[in-house]
Amino acid sequence: MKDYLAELNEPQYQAVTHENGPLMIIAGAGSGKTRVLTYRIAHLMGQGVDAFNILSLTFTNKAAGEMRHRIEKIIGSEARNLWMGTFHSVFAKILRIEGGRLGYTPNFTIYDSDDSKSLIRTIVKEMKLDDKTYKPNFILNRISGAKNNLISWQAYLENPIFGGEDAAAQMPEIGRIYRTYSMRCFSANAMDFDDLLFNTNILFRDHLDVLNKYQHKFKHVMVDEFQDTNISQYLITRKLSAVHQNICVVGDDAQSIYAFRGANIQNILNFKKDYPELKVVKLEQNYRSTKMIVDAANSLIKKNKNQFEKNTFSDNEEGDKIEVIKAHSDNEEGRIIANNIFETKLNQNLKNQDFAILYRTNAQSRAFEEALRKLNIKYRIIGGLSFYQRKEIKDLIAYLRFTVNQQDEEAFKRIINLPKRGIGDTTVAKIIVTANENNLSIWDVVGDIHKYMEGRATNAIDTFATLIKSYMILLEEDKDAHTMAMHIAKTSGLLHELYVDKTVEGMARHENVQELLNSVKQFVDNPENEDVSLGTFLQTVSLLTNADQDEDGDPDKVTMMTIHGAKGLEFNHVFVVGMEENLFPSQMMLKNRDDLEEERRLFYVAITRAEKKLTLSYAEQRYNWGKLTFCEKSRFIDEIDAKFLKSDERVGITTASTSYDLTSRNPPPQVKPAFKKPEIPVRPGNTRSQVISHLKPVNQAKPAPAHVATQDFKPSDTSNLKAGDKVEHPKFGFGDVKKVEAQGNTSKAIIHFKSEGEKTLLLSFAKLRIVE
DNA sequence: GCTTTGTTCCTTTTT
DNA sequence: GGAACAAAGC
Repeated sequence: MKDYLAELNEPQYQAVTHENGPLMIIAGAGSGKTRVLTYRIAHLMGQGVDAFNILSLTFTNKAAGEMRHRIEKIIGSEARNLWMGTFHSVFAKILRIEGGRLGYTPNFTIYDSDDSKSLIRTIVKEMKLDDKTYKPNFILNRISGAKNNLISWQAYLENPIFGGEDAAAQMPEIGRIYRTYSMRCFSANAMDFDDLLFNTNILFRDHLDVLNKYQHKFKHVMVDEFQDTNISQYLITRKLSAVHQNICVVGDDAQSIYAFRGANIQNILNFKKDYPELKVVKLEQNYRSTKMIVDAANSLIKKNKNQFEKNTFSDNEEGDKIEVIKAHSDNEEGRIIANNIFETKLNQNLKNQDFAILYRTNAQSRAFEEALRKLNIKYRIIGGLSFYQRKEIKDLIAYLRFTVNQQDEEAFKRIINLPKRGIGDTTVAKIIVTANENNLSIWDVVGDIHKYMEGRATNAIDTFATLIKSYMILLEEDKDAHTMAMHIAKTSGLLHELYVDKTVEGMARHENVQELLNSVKQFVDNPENEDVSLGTFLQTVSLLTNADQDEDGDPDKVTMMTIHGAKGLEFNHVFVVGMEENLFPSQMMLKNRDDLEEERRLFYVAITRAEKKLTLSYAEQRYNWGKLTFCEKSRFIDEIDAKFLKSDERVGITTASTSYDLTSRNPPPQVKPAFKKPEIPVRPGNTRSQVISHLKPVNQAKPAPAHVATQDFKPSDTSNLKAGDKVEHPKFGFGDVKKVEAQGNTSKAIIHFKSEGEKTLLLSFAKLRIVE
């Protein structure tokens, strides 16, 4: 059993055999991190540590499952008792058990971001605020950021800094929205994603007996992808490991790509402070990629200032240079890449699964889908519009949610008139008002409607209530999730409504619901699941990650996904596409942030997914939100040392020796291609409006703005900005400062721009250059 | 109350 | 390209 240790190099061996005390593993890309984690757990178990005393937090549930299987191979079925999973799923499980201490029932609902946004929208409306100013996305981000830093709504309202920032952003009421939002979630017996971590912190802070129980239970705590944990997550692990001090974190600062959701590289620095006894192991040898790829990646990442000293290297073969491809349009980019895959497959005897196409945003997948389909190359898309976000799926899930938890306001709003029962918005509003006025829950009113309301809708409401009550009775009889879901799908009328609908969309939806029912069946039949109740199913489903998507069994497919989704994966040949300014690095980052370090790390992650071959591509023009835009090559390509790049940039597929060019029916134009809208692929889901918008004339490109900022636009120090100064802004052009006023710890300036008129800008954000 | 049609706004990445 | 909303007609 011990011979697995023989395969390890020195630092890997150190990491695996370190048993007690805090350990930090700085693991470069491709350095065998997963293997180390797996062996380390197996090794601990070999040393007599019980499986249920080990907690291992991974980035996806799938990663946890795979690791469990690998450990099982080494150590046996005992591995099933390991506590493994994502932060969210592990602590949702604990909150299910212990949440009673905080006033939640075990069947609490997990709100996804759509639910959260919908609730925020409702609250904004109720508070009679302007919904043009108060954007749900922004508010949710704000609340999420607060929760991830463990700032409760009380603390938020008390601290003038937050109020000041919100006032400066013209949204002084965010604090009160946060308060109402939290209270509404609580009374709905629901937690959003951030609450799962926030409430775990509260639980451990206020209920020391509970903390104690888990501190003693988890003798070893392991955290993978440590660079992507936020404060809230970090504090949970610190508390849990306070007794035994056996905490092992694995991460790579160069691959930190989740700062936007609160991840904090500082955690790695703080870690050294919190654990003076810390042992640090660095895994620097890359076993994954060729020398060329590792060196190119290093030449890029060294442009970042914030990073730890590390020397990643490869002893593998030299490898090919990185190829850069320039295409005319996004569609041509798709065709070139698809052709490239087609040819490479034949020439080098590779399979579909050896290729990955990585992009910055999900919306980019379309051109590649179409091109691959034309060449009959199988592909799969990870992420994007997920199965569980489709309307018909959310509808059935809402029924299931409401059966389990009648306080679930968002589920209620979805299903009360679905299928149509003649209960309109007016009636729903009336129910909510009645509930609020009498200090009752919505269900109290709905369940006994004749006591509170009169009118023609009451009978319909009564029918609905009776239906739900019948489901509740079944639930109490401990029926399993599949029995429940099947019964509800049939008797609610949802399935029937879709069955009757014989349009293409309707049939696709019906199929989707069947697929959902199948997955409930699988959940129930899986021997690894002890608890097959509906409540557990719902919580599991709401915490599925992108990578957890079900496969149809055929692994031989080209993989397409965002770079974020590619973390931890590797492919023989990787295409990083859409390498254009404003796309990658993204427009947002260029506008809002002074540095591009996180974007650069993202590119680093993309590059280091490749084992043998890396191809970068960009297009000169592309459709963005229905508008044609012109693009420039990404600065990131030029940041790679030129000696690693193949200098000849192929333009178009006209130069390629495409003897298998199946697209020859639409040969690429010789001169500048007239830009045509993509054909609408024939598939279910094309809505009427899509067809219509396809028929509309193609939008003409807007004339270039009067003022276009130079690429190296550097903002000046605006701390001394005063009225009368002349300034330049990358987007608005030249302007005169009318007024500067301080507001809390930020200040804003009112500037009159020649082209845009008067604008109010926050000086801490604005990219302004003072013109002499 | 329901359905259709038109309009506007938003556009990063994810649990 | 799409979600969410408003308006208008049934």
